[in-house]
Parts: sequence; structure tokens; C-alpha cells
Amino acid sequence: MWKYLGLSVDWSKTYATIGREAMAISQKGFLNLLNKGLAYQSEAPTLWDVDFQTAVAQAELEDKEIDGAFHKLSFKIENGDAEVQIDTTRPELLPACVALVAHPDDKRYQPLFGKIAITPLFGVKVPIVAHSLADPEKGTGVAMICTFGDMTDVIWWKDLDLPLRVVVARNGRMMPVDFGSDAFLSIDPKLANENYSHLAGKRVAGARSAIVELLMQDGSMIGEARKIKHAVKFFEKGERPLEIVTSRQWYIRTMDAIDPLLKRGEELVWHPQYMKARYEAWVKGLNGDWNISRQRYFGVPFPLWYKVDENGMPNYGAPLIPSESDLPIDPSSDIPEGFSEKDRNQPEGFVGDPDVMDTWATSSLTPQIAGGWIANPELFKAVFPMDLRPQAHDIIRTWLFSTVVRSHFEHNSLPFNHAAISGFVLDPDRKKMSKSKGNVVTPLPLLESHGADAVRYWAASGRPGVDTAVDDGQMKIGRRLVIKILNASKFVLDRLTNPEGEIEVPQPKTFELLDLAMISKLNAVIRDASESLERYDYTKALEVSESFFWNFCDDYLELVKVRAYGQEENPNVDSARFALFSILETSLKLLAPFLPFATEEVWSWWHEGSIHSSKWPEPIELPSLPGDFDGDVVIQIVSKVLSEIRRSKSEAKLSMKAEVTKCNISANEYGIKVLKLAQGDLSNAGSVKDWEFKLIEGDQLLINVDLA
RNA sequence: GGGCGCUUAGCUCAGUUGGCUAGAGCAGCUGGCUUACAACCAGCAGGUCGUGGGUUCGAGUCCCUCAGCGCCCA
Repeated sequence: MWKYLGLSVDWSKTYATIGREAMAISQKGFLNLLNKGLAYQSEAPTLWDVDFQTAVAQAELEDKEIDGAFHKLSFKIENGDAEVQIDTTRPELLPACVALVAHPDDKRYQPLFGKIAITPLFGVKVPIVAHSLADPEKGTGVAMICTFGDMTDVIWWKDLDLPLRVVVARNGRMMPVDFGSDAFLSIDPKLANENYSHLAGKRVAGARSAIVELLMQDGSMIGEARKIKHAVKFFEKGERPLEIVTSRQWYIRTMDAIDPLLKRGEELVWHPQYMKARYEAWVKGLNGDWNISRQRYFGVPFPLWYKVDENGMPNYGAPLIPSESDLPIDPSSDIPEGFSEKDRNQPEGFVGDPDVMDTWATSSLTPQIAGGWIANPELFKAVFPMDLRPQAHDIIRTWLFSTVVRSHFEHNSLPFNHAAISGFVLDPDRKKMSKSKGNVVTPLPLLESHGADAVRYWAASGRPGVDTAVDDGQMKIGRRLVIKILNASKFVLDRLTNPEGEIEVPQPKTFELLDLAMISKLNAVIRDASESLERYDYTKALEVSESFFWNFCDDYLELVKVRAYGQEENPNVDSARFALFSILETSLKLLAPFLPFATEEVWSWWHEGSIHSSKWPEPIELPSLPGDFDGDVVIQIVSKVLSEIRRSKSEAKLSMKAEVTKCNISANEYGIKVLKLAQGDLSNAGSVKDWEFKLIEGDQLLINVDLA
């Protein structure tokens, strides 16, 4: 497909993010972080997908609005008859309740702070506490704090130094719990365990309906559940809300590096510039270190083992680290130095780290992988930091961000100097494509029906950062430009072909004003297109080149056509042919990045090598325009007269070939000078038999056409 | 709820630091076989620049308000 598109790729320099090389680089990168103290492991509450059975990082989260319901529960207060009512969307976590919380300024509940409430069904004593994150507007204003219902529970647990009561297992089921044990002290363990037996082993959703029934029977649920919509965290690929579990995970210390990472964002040149804001918003919004552990089968394993003590407990504090030259390793099959396979998973032996790395932990090293960080240090030195990261805007927070993080820590530099952020390709109705909607337009059929040049022409009309709909019309215009190039090239080259069939470009002794003016316009286009490309404004570069070329075909080519045939008496044939050739050759080069196949085809008509490895055009050096003539103005004046002649014929519904008996011009001295110099070409192009010039003051150019 | 972007002709889009009567292509309409091209050419018509204010001699452009659309995030 890339070849079909005409991408100029060095196929000897491809890379993959799976395989031994990528694995070795991921592991080396990780070990370097570990050595610098920038990677650490911690036993902490982690967002957990119960279906994928793995931890999930902040970058992979997605909030989804789902249906939920508030359940109003009544808690008794110790030593008295008073009650307090709470609203919760997750009644099944009642056995995990560790406290009740209200806002410190909430007058309704201030008298309760410091008192003890007793959970219904389970008889667990929980303190009533104050915290500013409790929302007085939400439900009754009192929330129950559980292990862990959401990220706010984690904050409360940390801030308020609360105990843990884990009831949800990593598989998403209610785990066995013994009420009466230290963590689950209850005033009535027998009843608590009896109630819990209805929940144990059930999935969260099943446990919810079971406990609602128990609460109704018990009388501690007030009224019916009230349906609400609320935002819940999901793994972006997951189908069930995330749970929060406590587990051992590896982290990269990004939180300490927020300021330097913001500075990296400043250093990077963004195309378009405003995309930097996305990066900055993401970095400023980070709320925890980057969790790179994943509990999956497939992935790059952490290259570590742990010694196991005599009781069978791994010593996570002192991992056994392989030497860099042994990378990549797989701790589940490779053996740390000083041990043998029979020591695996044995007391006094070792155990491999069971986890693998987040895929972004590898993708964040793509510049290192592509640059041959380990295998080809010379190449790496030459290409790193890279010039350009091209990518779409949706993965600024993942791919771009994580690559910047790794490069910052590993090399103290940016991974690339420019980031070109593209928009999405939308379907023809400007809707985002998605597999579920079935509106995906794949590139290959487009390429087959319109041709690669036409598709590229359309694609180039999408400016950096701007979403672009699949547009058949635009591709047809590209197609038309391609055909125009072929035809115009044929005409120009035919004029330059000598009897031996070779292309011969004459060096004129003198130049016609019109030819010089056109070349000076071309020079301006070269400068404009080059500058635009430097700014990554490829759309502008295409636009100026295309409109110049179209103009060249419609006006200039018609004007010099007859002269270029070389049949007139004493016309400056060489000047016309030289200009035609120079303009064509340069236009081909200017359009080559956008229409690689058509331009290459034409190029091959008289060249051996590829146009794509030819030199980018520079302004053509020529004798300057005589007197005070300005190229733009000259072309403007001549075109104006030509188009006036055409308009007259069109209005008279005549053929363009129709004869003009006399063309009457009123212009200032400058205008008349220009037109007299271009008179021959204009007469040819407009079939004008006679001219009359009248000198007038001012800048007006009046044209009166007498038709036969 | 926050951030960013978009809103200009029927459609797709240009429009630089504010500066002549707001541009292009497509579609539409009227014509034309013209020795590169009818897969083409010429011409014509088409806009209250999303709304409402403000700054200015002057606003599509700068500032504020509101509305609609889109993306990202909470």
C-alpha cells in the first residue's frame, strides 16, 4: 500500500515493536530507569480491569456515562437511636465500608463528626469523618467510603488514614471474608457472615442485586433505587467498569518531572502550534506516576527475578538484575546468575517477575528502536533526536507524551524536534469512521479508482491538525491536474524535439518581455512553495504551485503557442521555447511531492534518473526585466487583455478562433509599452488583426474589441 | 464541567501583521471541436463572512457575549 501510494521509504530501515530487538531495548530502557531511581515498584491501589485481568494506566482510561442508581441506606449511630442516611451507587461495597464522610462545612452533619456509625447487615463500626471532597449536593450529602469504590475512595483512604477492607477480588468476584476477624470486626459476626454468604463468589453486579434484597428485608434501605446517569472509569477497550485493587506494580516517576516535561513541550516545534495545548493540558492533569506493569501473557517481561526466602516469600526490595549483554531475557524461562532451574519458585531459590510492560512502555521507545540504539550505535548517533514525529491528535497523550518522557529521562533531550499532528480522515459525510458504525472507507479502493496521485492530491488538501472528509470531488480535481500535466508536457516537449527525436533546449540570445515576466513569476512561486514546505504548510505549497501551473497552461501557453511553433517571421522562438521548458521542468519538480507518479512519468520522457532524487528547484537566474517592468504586473496586463478578448467572443457566442478586426486599448504609457511588446503573442492568441493604442492618464486599462 | 478547534458562495475550502469592489475549485448556467488536452476551453452568475455588542478613520481578520458543530479530557 505504501509503495502504491508512492511513499519514498528506505525499506532497509524498518522497525517493529515486537521481536527480540524491541524487547532488548524496552528492557534496557527499563533497567536504566531502575538504576537512576526513576522506576520503582509499589503496592498501591490500582485501576484494574476484571476481564483483562490487568492494571490500567491513566492514559488508557476513558470515562463513560452509564446507568446507575442511588440507593439510600440507613446507618445506626452508636449509643443512641439516631440514624444517618447515605446515598450510594455501589451498595455491594457495604461490607467494604470503612467510614462515612460529609463535607466539613455541612451544618447538617457537623454534630456527627467523630461519632461511630454501624453498617447495616454487617454490624461493622465505622467512624463519621469530614473531608472537603464530599459533595453536599450529591445525594444526602453523606457518602460511604469503601475499599475501593472509586478514585475518591482512594484519596479519602490515604488522606484520612483509614483501614482496608478488601472484598472485590481481581477476577471481579466477591471474595471470601470472615466477619469477626481483625479487619472485619463486627458487633454480630454470625449475622454478618450469614448475610455475606449471599454475596460471596458473585460478580459485582450480582452481589448488588443480592444485597439490595437483603437491605430491603432488613429495612435499612429507604425507598426504591433512583436511577441516575453517572461517569464511571473504563479501560478504553473494556466493557465493564474498572475496579480498584491493591497490587504490586512498577511505576515511572513522571509526577516529579512535570515541569521539565512542560519545558520539553515548549522546545518541540508543533504543527500546528495549537496542538501544544493538548500536550500541556495532559501533563498538567497527570494525577499519578505512570504505571507500566501489566498482568498479561503477551508483552515484554520485566527483566527481573527476586530471591525467595526460606518461607517462600519473594524479596521484592532487591531484584536480581541481568547484565545488559544478556538482554533480552525472559525471567520465566531464563535463570538468574548463581541459580539453576531447580531453584525456580522454591524457598531459598528465585522467582521471575510475573508481569509484562505496558505496550506504551515499548512504543515510547520507537525512536530508539528505529534508530538502532543497541545494535547500531553509529546510526543512532546520526538520527537521534529525530526530525519529525508524524501522528494524529488523539494519541498526543499516549504516544507523543510517553516518547517525550522516555527520551527526557534516558537522553535528557527531546526524541524529535518537530511534531506534525494530523487530523482524522472522516467519512464522506464528515462523520468519524468507526468499525461499529460500518462507515470505514479503506484507502485501497480509493487508490484503485482514482489513482495514487489523485488520492495524494486530496490528502494534501487536509492541513495539519484539520480533520478531512473523504472527498471524491477533490480526487477528481487531482486527476484532472494529472491529465493536464501530461498534455501540457507533451506540447512543450514536442516544441523542443529536434528531427533526431532528442530534446534540445535553446539558449536564447535575447528574451521577450512576456517570457521573462512569466519566469519571474515562477521564481516567486518557487520561493513561496519552498518557504511553505519549510513551515510544514504543504497545502499552501501545493496550492501556489498548482494555481501557477494552471495559469501557465491557460494563458501563457496559449499566448506563446504560435511563437513556439517557430513558423512566424522573425519571432523570438528560442525565448519562448526556453521559457516553456524551464517553467515545465520546474513545475514538475514543484508538484512532484504531491503527484509522484505523473511527474515521474513525464520526467522519464527525457531523463534517466528519478525526479524525486533531482534537486529541489531554485529561482532561475536570468537577465533582469528591462526598464522598470514588474513580472507580475506585465502578466496581469497581458492576461487582462486576453481575457477581455475572450469575453467579447463568448458574449457574442463566437468561437475563440473568431477574428478580432481591431482591438482598441486605452492605457497609460506603461501599459501601452507592455502591450506593444506582447502585441505579437496577443495577436496570435486572440486572432487580432489590428490594434489601436490610445494614451490616457491614470491606472485604467480600457479594452474595446471589434469583432468581424 | 474544563481545554482546544471550527462556523466565509449550494458543496469543499483560501483569506498573512486590521487596509481598495471578500477569493479559488467543484456543482449550476451560457457558449465553443481551438493542430497539448471535449478526460478540454472560454465566459457568466452566485456571499448580511454563525448571532449580538465593542475597539478603530477602517473588522472576515482584534476583544467580549451567545448559539451550533467537532475532538480531547474530567
